[in-house]
Amino acid sequence: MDTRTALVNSAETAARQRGYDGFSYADLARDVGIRKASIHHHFPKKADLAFTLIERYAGQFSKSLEQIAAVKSNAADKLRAYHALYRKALAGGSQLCLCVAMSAGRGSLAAPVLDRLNAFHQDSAEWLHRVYLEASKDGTVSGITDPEAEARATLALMEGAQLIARAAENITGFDQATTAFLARLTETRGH
Amino acid sequence: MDTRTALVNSAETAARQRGYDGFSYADLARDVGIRKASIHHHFPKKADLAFTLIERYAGQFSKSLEQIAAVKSNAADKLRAYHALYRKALAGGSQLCLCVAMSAGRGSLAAPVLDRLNAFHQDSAEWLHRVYLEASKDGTVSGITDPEAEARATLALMEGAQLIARAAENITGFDQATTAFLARLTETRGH
DNA sequence: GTCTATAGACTGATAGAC
DNA sequence: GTCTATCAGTCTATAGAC
Repeated sequence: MDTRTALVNSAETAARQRGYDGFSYADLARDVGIRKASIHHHFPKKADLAFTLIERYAGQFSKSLEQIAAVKSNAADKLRAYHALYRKALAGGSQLCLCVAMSAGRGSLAAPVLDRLNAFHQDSAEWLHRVYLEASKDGTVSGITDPEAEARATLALMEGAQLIARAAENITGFDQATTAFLARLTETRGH
Repeated sequence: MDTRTALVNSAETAARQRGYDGFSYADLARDVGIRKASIHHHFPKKADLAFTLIERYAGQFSKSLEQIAAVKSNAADKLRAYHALYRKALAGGSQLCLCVAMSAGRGSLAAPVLDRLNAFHQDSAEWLHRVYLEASKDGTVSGITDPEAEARATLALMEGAQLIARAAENITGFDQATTAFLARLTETRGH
């Protein structure tokens, strides 16, 4: 693996565990095995690294959503897969989705990074909106009246559930917070 | 107002706007009008200040919940008041509930502060549980099947909605995320 | 209780040799 | 592309005068 990729990987793990302000170039240098001055060759400012980080993460997340949309044949299955994505990102309670971590430490983010973060929220909300529109037609999710509102609520629920779970360093908090969400999905799995 | 209280007030505002790591003794000193060394007379370590902060906030929040429970005569009205509490704490998108802010910057919190934070989550969940038990009897909230799960979901929803709203520095994000929550409450207000 | 002065560690960032 | 050396700035925290 090239040094640049190793740096981004290290930064992502650190940011998701300790927040954007919670890691330094010294931490990355120790982790990757170079001197901290060398990092500036790849990322002159920390904001450059932050932007690369969220850009890569949002791209990967977006691809995951596309794949879910392509593979799952009904709304309930899509939402179950979406839930699984957030649950997996928690890594048992030790880390957050990068975008939750960055929303949390918003204070020290540069404007372009913040814009990318809000775009991520917008994209996720739109994807969920499409799924809830499908749900209101295929009937695999109970009690849908406002697909747009359901989409925004689901996004907030996932982010809040992650936050609570990591505060307790226990995935149980996530599972408790999302029990009612899962209960609204039909039990029959579409294959 | 005595210096100690002024310091706690300043620290609370700062923590809710920029996170626990986002303010320093230098910031407080500037804000309150004393030298930073003097702060150590009141709070020897920053962790002492953090504990005082969350202790006071959780106490005030707890009192608010008690008052809501005493004044509002049905579950829907209690939940509307609970929602209003979180909405107001957002201050239009500029700050978070202290406990959301501290959950977010979890990395640098001392163990006693973290314990107090999780106790706050637990207390809130129990209060909400009681409200949803009432709801399943008085019928003022639609579609209740699991009061415990509803309680945990509501807590996560409020925290996530705050996070998203502050990322965009816009209270609209909070309102969009909680539209579906409010829609489940009956329109008739109990007086 | 508040002050000046300072310690010691850490931060992101830069210059210039190799 | 990585290194050594260093900068100026920040942080929490302490000692001791007033």
